[in-house]
Amino acid sequence: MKSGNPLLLLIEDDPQFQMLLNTTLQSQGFYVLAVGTGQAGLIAVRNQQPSLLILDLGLPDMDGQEVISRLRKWSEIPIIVLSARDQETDITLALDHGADDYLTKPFSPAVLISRIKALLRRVAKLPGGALEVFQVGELKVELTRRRVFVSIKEISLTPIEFNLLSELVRHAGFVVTHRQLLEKVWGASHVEHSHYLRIYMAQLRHKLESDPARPRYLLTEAGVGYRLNEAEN
Amino acid sequence: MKSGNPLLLLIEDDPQFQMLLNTTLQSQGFYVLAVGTGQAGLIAVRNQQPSLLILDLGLPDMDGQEVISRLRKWSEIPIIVLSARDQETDITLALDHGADDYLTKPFSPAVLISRIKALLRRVAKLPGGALEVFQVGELKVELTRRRVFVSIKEISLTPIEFNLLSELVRHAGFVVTHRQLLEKVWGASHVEHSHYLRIYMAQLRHKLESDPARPRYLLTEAGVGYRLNEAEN
DNA sequence: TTTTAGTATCAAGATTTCGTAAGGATAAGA
DNA sequence: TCTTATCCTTACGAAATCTTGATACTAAAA
Repeated sequence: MKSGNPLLLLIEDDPQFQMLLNTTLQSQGFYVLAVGTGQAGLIAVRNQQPSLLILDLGLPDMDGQEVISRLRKWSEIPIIVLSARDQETDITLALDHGADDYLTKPFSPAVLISRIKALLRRVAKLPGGALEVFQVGELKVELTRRRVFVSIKEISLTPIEFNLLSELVRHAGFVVTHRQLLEKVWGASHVEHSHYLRIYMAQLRHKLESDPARPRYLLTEAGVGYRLNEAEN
Repeated sequence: MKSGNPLLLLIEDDPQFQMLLNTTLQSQGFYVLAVGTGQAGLIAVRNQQPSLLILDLGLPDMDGQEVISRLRKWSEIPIIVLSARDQETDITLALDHGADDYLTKPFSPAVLISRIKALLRRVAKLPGGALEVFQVGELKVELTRRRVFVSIKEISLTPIEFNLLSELVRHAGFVVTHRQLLEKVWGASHVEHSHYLRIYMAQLRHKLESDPARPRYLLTEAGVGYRLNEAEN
């Protein structure tokens, strides 16, 4: 299940408090997965790969600090800790073990929300998340780096060539109409110049295809537009 | 002192408190740059490119919230806010404007240290993060010490040259657009002067490349921007 | 087969973008 | 004051890129 909204994992043993948080978070558009033990939490992080973890330190089955330490051996998931304990040593211990934030109970739900968003915003630029890579056969397109490879050889594309290819990559497997391509690459005032497309598609094929006359990736959909083949054949 | 230590910028108008924090932070091995006004802070972020900002909200010359908003238009520097105000709205406002963390006075120095480290740790994993030393081939760049080497020979760069190179280092492997570079190095009012880039890129190449006409590190992405090559070839 | 609409290719000229050099302005330090 | 370093400005040739027009190809319809 892929969707725009982030999935938050909540590890909290008090059912009432769990329910309360659940409602608050969902009202902000987050998906929430709630578990009651550290064990279940560790498993959920591995299996569900949530975007962020909200961890109550007081757990029945294991020490909250230990949950953090164990997680950090193999995961970089953002962690916000909740705790009734406000001693300096508790806070520094949790943070030093690898937590990202620490809130003492009682806390304002609005502040929790803002802190979650702040952390997600910070983490949104992680390499894994930001690096959009499309690959089919020999062809590899790294959108965020603006780099294109055929097998391991890097291909240099001009801005128009790259923007055109991007638009096809973003809709890989689907036809993109002439109008759509022209509008994205040249702007709304050039939607009539479908001639440009032929020129640049030819150039792209020349650079990316082994046999430009019989393209494997950049396919023509006569009368409609072009399509980037996403399946090997 | 260890070379890779991060530079922290402290914006705090109370001299006594500034002194106190300064001592605390330095005792932890951080380099500290302290200023007393929002204006000076904004300039320092641009010119010194610190790894993290500690911002007291109560400033004499401008609203602390505005400092955050203005910074976030062109900088992703991690921000920890200090404030005597503990109202929910103050906190959420600061975070929603783009701060990463918020501490209410009085706070424990140990907690501040742990929170700084937590944030730096998080940010170190991002592209454009607080990676301290960048190296590829013969070229080595130490961001916080502001030193650059080609093989073992140290190269002297002017402030603009260094800031330009920093910006490329922070996004090593990614294209950085003309606009982005101009905004970071010269400020938002100079985004049109793309010829500055050509001049200074030429100077950088002259200083850093063995064959400036055929650059190995400082690559041009025609029509888009420049890219620092992150892989040897 | 001929026609036709849509597509592909080629190459030259126009335009934009880049690299380089040289000189003037400014400010800091000797 | 003179020197030095840095930054900005101007100018121009070179390179890359885009646009344009002419021409050839292909497949489906008449």
